[in-house]
Amino acid sequence: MEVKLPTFDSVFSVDCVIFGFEAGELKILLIERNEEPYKDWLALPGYIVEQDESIDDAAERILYELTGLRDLHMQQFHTFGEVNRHPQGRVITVAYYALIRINGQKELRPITQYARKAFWHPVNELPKLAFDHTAIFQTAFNKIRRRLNYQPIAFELLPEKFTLTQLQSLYEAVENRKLDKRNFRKKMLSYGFLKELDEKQKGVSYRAAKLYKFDRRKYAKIFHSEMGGEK
Amino acid sequence: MEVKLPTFDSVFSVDCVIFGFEAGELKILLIERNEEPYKDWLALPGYIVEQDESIDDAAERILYELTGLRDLHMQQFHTFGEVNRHPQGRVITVAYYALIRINGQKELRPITQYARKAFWHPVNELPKLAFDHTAIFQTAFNKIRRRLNYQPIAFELLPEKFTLTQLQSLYEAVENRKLDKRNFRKKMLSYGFLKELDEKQKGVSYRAAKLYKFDRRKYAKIFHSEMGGEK
DNA sequence: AATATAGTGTGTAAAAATTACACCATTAAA
DNA sequence: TTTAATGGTGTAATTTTTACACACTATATT
Repeated sequence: MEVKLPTFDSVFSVDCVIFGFEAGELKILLIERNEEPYKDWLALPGYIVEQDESIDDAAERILYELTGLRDLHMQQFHTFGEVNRHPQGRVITVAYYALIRINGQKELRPITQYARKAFWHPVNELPKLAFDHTAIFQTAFNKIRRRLNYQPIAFELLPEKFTLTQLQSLYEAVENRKLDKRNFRKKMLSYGFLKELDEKQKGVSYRAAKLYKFDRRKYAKIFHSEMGGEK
Repeated sequence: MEVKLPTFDSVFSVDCVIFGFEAGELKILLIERNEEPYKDWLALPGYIVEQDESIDDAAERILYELTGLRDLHMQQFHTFGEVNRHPQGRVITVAYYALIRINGQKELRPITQYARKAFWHPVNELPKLAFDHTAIFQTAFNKIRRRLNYQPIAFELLPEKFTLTQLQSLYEAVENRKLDKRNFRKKMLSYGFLKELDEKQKGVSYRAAKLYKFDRRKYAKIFHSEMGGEK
């Protein structure tokens, strides 16, 4: 059976690639679509930008509506503008990424009917995604892989308090290679923006590790004196 | 006298920040607008994307129409989507940059009536530009400053054959600081992608410097074996 | 012909950053 | 008490980065 779809002239949309880190694995947030086109497919959370909202605002709203997540720091990273990327008409999409702590408590619950559900999926072995979302994901992944080494994005993926081993395994997951434990620690600590806490890991059946926390103030001081702001 | 302008719903545009290097100075390409809004203002070359062209294609076409320049390698770098950035309606603009050799011979000549003229202007002491173009330029400048150190963009700004001093003064202009001559040369040559020519600079009233040329093949070999492609 | 001018081209030592590498310590569970 | 699992630590070798000064060459000027 063939479904007749409406067409439209030209619209903007945003798509969000939200990275999380859990159980030593890097994951992204996907939705199951509940609307044509690509009904029942998996896709990145994304939707149409309203007439009277900036694209940055749209990104926040749309992510919230599709997943229930709010107040992330999303960063635009690329705009996809091929003529035929959307089957119903001309849609140029601005893609955003964000990195967040996956938090068992925080429920993922679509607010609109447009998504049937939202869930985390490991970045390895991603299934086929709707539209050009696989390419969008790839571009995002390349970007954050780069940025990991000159921006403090790792800390957004970890819990507030984390161990150095957790930090290292995040780097290993993103860079997809093993790192030397001693050298990694030496380097991280040498930056001076990690604060050692008087607290230890709990609930592990082996020697508990010290917890650390990322000190934003110190980071800003160190970084901004070295070079002008970034964007 | 107040001018009544038409309004429109939503359109995409592209804006181009084209960098060139001349007389030891970094410059960008500006146009003088010949249409409302911002008639007579200076602006970045930019215009509306057609219904049936990709944004990448649009960027090439528009740059050509406004300046007569063709076949640059433009790279998208950011999309500007504030609601009120354009006085006549909702315009989201995708911004591109490119780096090219300024070539006295190549005439800058707008093809459409939309621009009165196109010309190079030093990036220092830029005048006020139309729309949010000053912010767009700033973002572009920050990007290329960053990229200079991990992508071979410098060579696009220089003539095919260049001296090491020219190369150095380009780096100095972009990074806005003095570099040490010996260290700079040592480092550049150590990369192995500069080809020393059997030729010397001509027409200078002092000892002529050796000419070099950027060897794309070698660069690709070195770079691609070190890490996956970029984007 | 001599000299002034302007930029070319080169090496080395010190300091800093990166890499490679192995074993004892601690905790909880068996 | 033993085992399993991970935490935590230092040093030497190598590589990379930095700081630094002077003789050479080509032309223009007198």
